[in-house]
Amino acid sequence: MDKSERESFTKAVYDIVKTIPLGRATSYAAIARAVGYPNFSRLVGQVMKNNNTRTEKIPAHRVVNSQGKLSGKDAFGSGNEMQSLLESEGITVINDKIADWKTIYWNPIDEIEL
DNA sequence: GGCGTGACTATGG
DNA sequence: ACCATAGCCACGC
Repeated sequence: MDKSERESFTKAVYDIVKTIPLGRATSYAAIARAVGYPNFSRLVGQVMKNNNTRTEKIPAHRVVNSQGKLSGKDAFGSGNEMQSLLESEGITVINDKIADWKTIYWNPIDEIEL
């Protein structure tokens, strides 16, 4: 995977993340699949981390791991920043895990096929 | 090229 | 539910 390919990958990921509806959330793997790179879930996480430090505007807090767990919360400011953002959007978080994950989960593929 | 690391996952104890 | 393993991919040393 060369430089330009990573760029388009990153751009595609951004587009998906910006499409996540308010009050919903998705996983790294789901995004990876949506952009056509089914085995790049770790790269999606890497992109989210980079975005966090930069001044972009994508709802990175709506991206969690396949279990609905906030595996990237430490990358957000105060330590519970990610959870606060989610709860302010109506998502309940218990023990770093999204409650009723099965219902909150939003699969980007479904939106694309529509 | 080898090796460790990380916002990942699926599977098996 | 928790821990260990084993695939996975890019990056830095």
